[in-house]
Amino acid sequence: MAAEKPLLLVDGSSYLFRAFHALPDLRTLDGFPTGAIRGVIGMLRKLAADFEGSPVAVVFDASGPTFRNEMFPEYKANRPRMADDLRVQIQPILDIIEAMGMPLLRVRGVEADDVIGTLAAQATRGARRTVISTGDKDMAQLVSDHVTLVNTMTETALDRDGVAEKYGVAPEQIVDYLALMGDAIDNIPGVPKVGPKTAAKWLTQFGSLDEVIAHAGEVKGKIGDNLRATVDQLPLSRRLTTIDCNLSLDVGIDDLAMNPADEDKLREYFVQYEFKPWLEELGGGAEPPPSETVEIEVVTDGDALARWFERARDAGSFTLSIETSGERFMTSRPVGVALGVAAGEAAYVPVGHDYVGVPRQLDWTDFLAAAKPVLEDGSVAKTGHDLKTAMSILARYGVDLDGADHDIMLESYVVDSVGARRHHLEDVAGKYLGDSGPAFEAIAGKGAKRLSMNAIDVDAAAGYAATRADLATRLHATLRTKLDDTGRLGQVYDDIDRPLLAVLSRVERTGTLVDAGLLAEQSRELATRMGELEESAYEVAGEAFNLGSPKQLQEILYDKLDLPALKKTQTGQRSTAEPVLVELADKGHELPRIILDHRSLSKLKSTYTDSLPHEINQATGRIHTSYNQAVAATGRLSSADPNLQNIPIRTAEGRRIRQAFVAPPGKKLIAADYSQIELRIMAHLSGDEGLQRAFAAGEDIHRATAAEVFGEELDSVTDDQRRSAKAVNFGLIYGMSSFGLGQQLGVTRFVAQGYIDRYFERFPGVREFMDRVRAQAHADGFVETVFGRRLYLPDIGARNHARRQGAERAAINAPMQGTAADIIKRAMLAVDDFCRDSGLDAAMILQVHDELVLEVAEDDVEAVTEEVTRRMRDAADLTVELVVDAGVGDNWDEAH
DNA sequence: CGTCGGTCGTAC
DNA sequence: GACGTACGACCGACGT
Repeated sequence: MAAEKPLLLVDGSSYLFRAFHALPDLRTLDGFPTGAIRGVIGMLRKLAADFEGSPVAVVFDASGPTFRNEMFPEYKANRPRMADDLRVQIQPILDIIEAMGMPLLRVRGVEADDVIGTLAAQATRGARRTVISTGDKDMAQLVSDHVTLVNTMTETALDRDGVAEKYGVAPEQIVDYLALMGDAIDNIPGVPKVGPKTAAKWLTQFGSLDEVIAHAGEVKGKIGDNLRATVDQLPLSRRLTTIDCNLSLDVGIDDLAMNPADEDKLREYFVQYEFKPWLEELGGGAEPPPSETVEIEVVTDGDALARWFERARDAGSFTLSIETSGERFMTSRPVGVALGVAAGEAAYVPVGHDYVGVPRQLDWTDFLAAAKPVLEDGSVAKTGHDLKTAMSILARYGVDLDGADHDIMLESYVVDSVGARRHHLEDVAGKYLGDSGPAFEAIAGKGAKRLSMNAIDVDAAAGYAATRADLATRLHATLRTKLDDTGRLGQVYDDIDRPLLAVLSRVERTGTLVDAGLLAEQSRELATRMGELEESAYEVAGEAFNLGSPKQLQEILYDKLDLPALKKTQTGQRSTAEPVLVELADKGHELPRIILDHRSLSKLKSTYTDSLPHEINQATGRIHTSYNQAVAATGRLSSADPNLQNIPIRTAEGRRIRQAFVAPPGKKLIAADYSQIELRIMAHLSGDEGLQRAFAAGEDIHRATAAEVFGEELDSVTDDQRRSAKAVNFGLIYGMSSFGLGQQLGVTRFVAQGYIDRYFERFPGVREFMDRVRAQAHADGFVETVFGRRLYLPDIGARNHARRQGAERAAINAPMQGTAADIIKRAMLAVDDFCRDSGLDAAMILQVHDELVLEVAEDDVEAVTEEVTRRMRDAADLTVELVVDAGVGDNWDEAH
């Protein structure tokens, strides 16, 4: 005889929040959120299939107060307001469940848990098994020989033994266990400092809550005091967490048979919310919905291409993606172009595939001739991922891309710079559409055998490129909605990052002239000196070893020479980092000094003098860095291939490398940098009067800080005091601790704390500002720059102290670093306008966070210097003036 | 032989 | 553990 089918009870409410937060932020093309709908309904579809023939109820909380609120008015009083994006999804979920034919229960005055408990008890009385699908641990109290839990999201099941294993107590003890711990979210009081471990320990020791209360006198320590102080509340807490299994419901198990689905209604809903695969299962709809499958046309003749551009013009916008042979915008060749006009449809135009037996393609020059008018028409908006690269490549072929309006990479970055793993198309699509699209690896292979796009079959490339273009089309709908709906993010994108992409494209294409001969000469000198240092190192060590290997160096220093290991690295290795070696050298050991000297030379040689000449472009004779506009969490740019934002400046030997960055004959370099921009922003944001006054008076800010902190007159501040004050100022920007400041200055943490205390005494506005930022970070989960750029801080609520404190430091730093980034970006827009409009011979060639470098005709140096410094100063209107210093020279070092 | 994490060092 | 944001060279373990 077949066993009776188990009763399936689904805790719908517990899945609502979890689906909403755990799943990608899906939206329909017009921006309606659907992630929670898809999550909950997807789970129910799976359950319905797994438990075919079982009686079933999907249970949700009803709105309004419950009997628990009567018992305890503060119950769930701490619950944050439900997000709008979630609330609007609830009714659709209920409607779809009805249409699926699943019995739906909402009972006023009680919670879903109580309904589920009552039905489970009914089933148990009839000797029927029950499976409860829930994400809520409170339900563990219902587990018995007849009742098991499943978590359909994590696909884990929990029976009696499972409860004991997971919580360390029996199901019958769960209510006592929950009462002891309390619940901050539901506002259920518990014993302070008692978590899962202690609660389980006590219950194992004493058996039940009543026994724990009876033996409260025996528990030692602070935690015992806590227990005794809260003992009176615990019975109430237990009543609140106890699920009521004796409701009188007007439905019974016999009423819970699955009903037939209303397919017409389901089809309607799935069209409305764009659930294409489910719609297909229903046999499709009359109306084809916006689609996740893409219809792809491979375009190889001019007429077909012209038709696509015709449609693009009519639509006023289209998606553009240029596939290339490589990663570098100055050298890679175009291989194909993907175009999209509406979601679900895209074209691929092969123009540069070059494997044996390649089918017919369109000539790149023919493509350009047809495309140029549309590409250069600013009234036709272009959507794409990383439009700067597309713009740069087109520029190499004489096309001046205009209307580069909707860059998915930048939209995603401005919406949330840290939410996606990176801002590559696959990451962004994975986060916001729940679909990462095709993997390049799948068509190109991986490792050494990985093919370039030009070597890939046209049809495979077309599928890949066109599908990704389609993802970009759909992503723009989602991301633009978010930009417009979230604070000032729309303005940050429209006014700063979007226009900047064209400026950066020009800066990168202009490139920087570098004297390779000078670098080669320096490389030779460095090699000689490194050889000498190696010889002396081997002599001192008594054996030859690799000076560049931290592991070998550890053995020589700490085992062979038996020097004290002063510090460990994060992984427990004995550190050989610079500060450690300096300290060892100060103790009079010879080898550490040799290693330090060798390291600094080796760094200069390998990272700069050897490698920079290889970066010179053969065609232009210049170096073309690439500015990444969507990497740094705070809004800064970063520079790579090569990184020109970390060219040495501190040492004389390092500055020789800057001397190799030169102006061509007849021109000069102008280097203009903001003076103390982050501290000025701190003065602005904090409104601290003392700090603002010091800046207004044009004082040397580190000297002024020293005067306040050490109680000196300005002109009697010693160099050492100024150095300490400078470290304090930098420490403030970075959220440094007294420990860190002490390390930096070589004083104890108590002395360092003294400096910090006096600083905050003298500049109280700064302390208030930092408290405010920290509080905002905790309350909102993000902080903002002056212009409204956001940095989200997912770790701000972390249980782990180090992570949480790290997030707090980032929260303090971000408004300053990020505002500085916004300001120089705005300055770049203004300076670029000037360079293009003035008719003078001037071009930006570098940006290094607070500095712009321009290459300018000798005759125009004066005029350009004046206007550039003015535009940089005027890039923001703060309560503190911005000061810009500028220098001129034949090379970058001289221009400082 | 390639990939990847760890360590170190350069910039602001 | 302790100072924010980056990029990249080198080493060495590990996998192919």
